[in-house]
Formats: sequence, C-alpha cells, structure tokens
Amino acid sequence: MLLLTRKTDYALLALASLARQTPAGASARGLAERLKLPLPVLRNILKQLTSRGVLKSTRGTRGGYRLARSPHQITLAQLLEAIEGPMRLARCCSVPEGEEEAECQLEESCLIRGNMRRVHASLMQFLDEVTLAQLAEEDSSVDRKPGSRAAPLPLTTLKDPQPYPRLAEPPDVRDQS
Amino acid sequence: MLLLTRKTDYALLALASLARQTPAGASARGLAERLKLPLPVLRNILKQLTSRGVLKSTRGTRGGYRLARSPHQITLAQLLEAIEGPMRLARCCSVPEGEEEAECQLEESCLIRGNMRRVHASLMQFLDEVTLAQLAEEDSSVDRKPGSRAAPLPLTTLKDPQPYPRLAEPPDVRDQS
DNA sequence: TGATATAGAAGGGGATCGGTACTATAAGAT
DNA sequence: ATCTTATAGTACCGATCCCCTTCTATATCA
Repeated sequence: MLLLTRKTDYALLALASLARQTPAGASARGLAERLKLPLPVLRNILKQLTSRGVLKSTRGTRGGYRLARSPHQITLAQLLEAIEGPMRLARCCSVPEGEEEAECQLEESCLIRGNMRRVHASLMQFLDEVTLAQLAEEDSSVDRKPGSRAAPLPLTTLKDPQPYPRLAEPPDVRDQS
Repeated sequence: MLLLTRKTDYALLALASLARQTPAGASARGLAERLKLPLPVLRNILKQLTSRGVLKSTRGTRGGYRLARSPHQITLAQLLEAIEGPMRLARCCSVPEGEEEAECQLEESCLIRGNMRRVHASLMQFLDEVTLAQLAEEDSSVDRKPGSRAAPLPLTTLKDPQPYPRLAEPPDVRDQS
C-alpha cells in the first residue's frame, strides 16, 4: 500500500525546495526544472497550496511562490491535509462533511470504532510533530544504496497526548453516531 | 485523504470479531451476518488473510476461520501489509521489488528521500506497537456522541527506535499494490 | 505593449476499487 | 455413497479516482 499519491510527492518535494531557500521564493517553472517535475502538474499543486494558505504567490515578471510561514511552523499533518484534504484513517474517523458515516452498519457503533479513533489521533499527533524544516534539512547520512534502511527521525517526543492544531479552518465535524 | 480502503475496514472488523472469540473461530457466513458485510467480499478478504498466514482455515461442516496466532502477537503493521501489500509512505520508501525506484529523477537522490524514510520508519514502528488485541478490546469509554474525540491509545512507548518485525514470509506479493 | 507569471476550469486515458458470479475442492453428517 | 456445508480460485464489470494536459483569463514589470 502506498500512502502518499504522486501529487503529494511532488508537493513535498517542491515545499522542501522552497524551504531550503526561505525566505526567497521560486517560480513554478524554475521549480519544475530544478526538480524535474512536469510543469502543468506542479502548477496545479502550487495553486492549491496557495489557496490553502501554505504558500504565498506574487505574479509578474519576477514573481513566484514562497512559504507563507517559517518551515519550522509548518507540520507534515498540515501539509497532507492541505494537499489531500482532511485526513482520516478509516471511515469511522472524523467524517469531514455530511458524508455517509453510517459505515459501520452495526447498530450504532462498530467493534473497533473507538479504538480506531485513538489510533487516528496518535497518528495525527505524530504527523504533527514532523516539521517541513525537518523534512527539508539536508542529511549527510543519507545513503542512496538500494536495500539500506534509514534510522527513524529523532522525534522530540511522542508522549504527551494533546489535540493537534489544524490548519486554518477546523474540519467542522458535523454529525456522527 | 482516506488512508484505509474499504477492504481494510472490513478486514479489521472481521479480525476484531475473531479476536474477541479466540481461540474459537467463525464461518465466513457467520461473520458476514454478524458484521453486516457483503459475503462475497468478506470471503475474498478472509481467503487472502489465510494465504498470508494471518488466519487459519478449516473446511467442512463445522469449519471456518480463526486467528493463526494470539491477537496480542498480531500487530496493525502486520495486518495492513497482509491486506494491502508492502507499505510505503512515499515512492522513495523501501521499494518492494524491482519497481521504478528512480522516482526522484534528481540525479540519484531527491531532496527529502532520507528524511522521508525516517518518517516512514517511525510510522511503521508506531503501527507495529498497536496489537489486534488492543484494537479489538471493547472500550467502555467509547462515546458515540457527535463531536467527541477519542483520546490517543495509551501506547506502551514510542521511544526506543528499532526495526520492526515483519510478518512470517516476506509477503511474496506478485499481484497487488 | 509585450513578456512573464499566476489563477481557474475542463477533459481524457488509464489504473484501481468495490462488488458479483461461477466453478472447484475439502470435510463432516446421514 | 452422497448430500450439505464451507473454503479456494478465477474472472469480470461498473464506478471512481489518479495523473496529466490544455485552454483561457488576469496580474505585474520592463
């Protein structure tokens, strides 16, 4: 199973590139050439990230995109939600809109619903502790050998559980049950 | 973005149900009726889980499926890989076979490859600390009220990083994702 | 005014997902 | 024996989503 779509891959790549040259920006064309990404796709992505408040844009001859905030203040959770929409682990987890929700046709709650939500919360918390700055920082210990496995990120800590901050609008969870 | 497919939802539901009646088993029909899942789909899922070594099956009149191991020894990481195939966060992360791998067309390594692998490793480690027993245990504090948010699972600990164990046979996936 | 750049919307080919149907095989019950 | 229950395996179809392209409009600077 592949968690991230190609779109997200491209987005993270572009964001990391922008993070490395903060606060200066770059044009879509420049980014596409440097990262060797298809320009039209990258354009769409950058536009979306702008509309979600992650990037800021300026038009014109010397225009381009730049991060709206410091890469230290942008977390992976925020980025993923900006790119792929509100994140859910399973269908039980915080349905964003007036969607189905009656997923678990069991009377009113399924066997694992509560626990799945817990897992979801832990996951979000984890993703919210990884910053764009961390993602972008160059890493001398990167070995590009095929089978090699990188060591886990030295995370600050995963202990104290508390609601993770959302980007801009709260998902506005309406009905459940 | 929705992380788990419907197939996985069904599988986890079925596994949780089986976990609650360990070591007794249940038939595909029985499970489908109890969980209100479409029988043909559930059948396919159970078959796959059996071929991946998560379940054991016995045919015949009083046959059915049962867990191959104790639910305390089955982790979420193992299940997800059994259901959806080898897990990767991005295309950079531990490509399973002789796939593309040249994803990052950057000379030989992309900007974020090393760090993405670290995030991937942390993620897998997290998923490997959630057991089927935890998922299946009934939860008195589950409130089915609308806006309520479940608290994170009291995980044993997420601190000491070490390679997570794989499920029995290196999945030997030749068909799917 | 012209070149450069972002903004927005629409469309199409292809893969994957969700579900169904059919046939074969194994084991117990009568 | 053979009937019933249940798993094993394969093939198929419609709907959705992914990935990418194309076209047009608008803003900024030289």
